[in-house]
Amino acid sequence: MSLSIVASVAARKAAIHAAPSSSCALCASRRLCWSSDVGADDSWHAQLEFGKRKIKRGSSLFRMGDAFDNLYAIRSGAFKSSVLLEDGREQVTSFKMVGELLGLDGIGTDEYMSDAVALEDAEVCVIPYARIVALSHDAPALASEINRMLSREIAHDQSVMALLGTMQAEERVVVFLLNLAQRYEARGYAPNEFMLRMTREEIGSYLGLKLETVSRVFSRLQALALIELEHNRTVRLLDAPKLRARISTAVGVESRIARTARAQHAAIPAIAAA
Amino acid sequence: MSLSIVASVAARKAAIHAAPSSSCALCASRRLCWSSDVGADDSWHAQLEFGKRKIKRGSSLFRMGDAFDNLYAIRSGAFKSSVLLEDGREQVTSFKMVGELLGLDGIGTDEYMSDAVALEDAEVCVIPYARIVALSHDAPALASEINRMLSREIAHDQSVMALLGTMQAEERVVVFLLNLAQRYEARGYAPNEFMLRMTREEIGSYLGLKLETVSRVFSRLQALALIELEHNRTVRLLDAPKLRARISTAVGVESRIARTARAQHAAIPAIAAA
DNA sequence: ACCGGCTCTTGACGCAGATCAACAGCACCG
DNA sequence: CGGTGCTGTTGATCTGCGTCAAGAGCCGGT
Repeated sequence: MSLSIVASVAARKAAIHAAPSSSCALCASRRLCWSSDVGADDSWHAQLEFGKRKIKRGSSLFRMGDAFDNLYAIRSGAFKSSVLLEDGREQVTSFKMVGELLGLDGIGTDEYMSDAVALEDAEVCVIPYARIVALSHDAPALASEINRMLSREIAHDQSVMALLGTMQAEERVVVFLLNLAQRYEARGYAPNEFMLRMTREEIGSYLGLKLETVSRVFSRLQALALIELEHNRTVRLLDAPKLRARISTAVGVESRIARTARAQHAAIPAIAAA
Repeated sequence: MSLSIVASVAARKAAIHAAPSSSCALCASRRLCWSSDVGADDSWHAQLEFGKRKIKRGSSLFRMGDAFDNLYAIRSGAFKSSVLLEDGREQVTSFKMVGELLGLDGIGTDEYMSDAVALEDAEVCVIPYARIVALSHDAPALASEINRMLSREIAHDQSVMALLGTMQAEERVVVFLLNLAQRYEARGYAPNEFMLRMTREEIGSYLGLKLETVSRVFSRLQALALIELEHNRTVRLLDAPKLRARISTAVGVESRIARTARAQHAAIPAIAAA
């Protein structure tokens, strides 16, 4: 589980020498905000002055089927995004935190293809997509940064598909925890202790498990002294290396796959990324 | 399972009045090719003259970790794309057919994040990404079409996540078959009879199932006279409506979800899209 | 302070799908 | 031709996780 996302975040941090001239300078998520990524060419930065919007815990920023107008960058708080099947089944497709972007799946069809719900009181930057389009004519760096964001989202989704398709319950939960740790670390927080913003049920939905199973895995990991839970919401990772070791050794590797030519192949670098 | 992709394909077809001036005019996938989508503004179409490349069945167009240079549009043949975990487990993330694009996940990190392997002898258009970037300065329609492709890929991946996270074996297989039918139909082929280009194992990997399970579901659907298999590779859908009915009624709908406010919510339109 | 409603944990049990195994069809090849 | 290897089917058995159920902790409202 090498963490390619770490490298990319490091690159971003390096790129942020000149703070944007807009109110982004005051934004808590400035260091991680995509609009900081565009680097030296800040001639149009002043135009990236966006409106803000506050979202209360439990209410939704947009819903599947709503007309697509804006992208949203999270200034504070956390969100889940999810899709809903006709019969009411829900799949949480990602958890987003400060500095991450919401609404990318609306570009293709002019309708949002998922719900975005605040897991705690939150604030977002409202980024009219039309403005992005208009600006990108003169600022190719902006256009290509949007492409990158979209592409990374695809790569992320693919690694979640790998998780859902091939891993078992404990592995899924461990990947989930390590991924959260990594993202908190990238944001300058302690990676080994953080608060879960979502319920067991939401974690389960994300991981393709039932809430009872998530709960049981948490209990088992705690019994093994690999994690510690406080008030059911605060997690402490007591032994990240041992946690990591619980993935990829757990399941008997198919001899068939090993036999094929693809055996000497570079392994997926970003499975712990989400 | 309404099929939003059908509507979008219809829109595309309508947009293709003037055939591109390049060799795309001869391309078998012209009607579905993304580069036909850009519509009236064809001033730069002449510059979209791309190299071709032939790929033999079983060999790969690119592999995870390869430096990202090109997007590829499929002119003929079919591909799978997949990610590989460190321990050798493989997850097929999509099957691509004529007119579809490969390599979008490379934009974000300058490395491809998946493998693309030909399921039969195939030919692709080689589309240097640098050229796209250069052209988009003068052709905003091209840039925004790329954004759309990327965004639709995200939406697709999300619906696959919903499939992997919430559906059971038979539902998954049925969704898979109906989705193939729809895409063949969009390409002008009979939707009710087509040849599977991939093995049971690859289908299983895509659907998060073992090959035996896929085989058993096929047998059961055949026993129910819903499908017919010939030579293990040709599928005939004998009763698409009944097949559709096997999804979304199968699992007992959680009363809890139904109770929430989200009940009156627009249901996912694109679950059968892949 | 008390109550009603969530959220979470834990146990007992059942089942869908994985695993293991045997075999059949078929392409390719010496 | 017979052999070798790959792909697919089918049966028997096992098991990880879902399901059902009971109860405990916690929070906000009145």
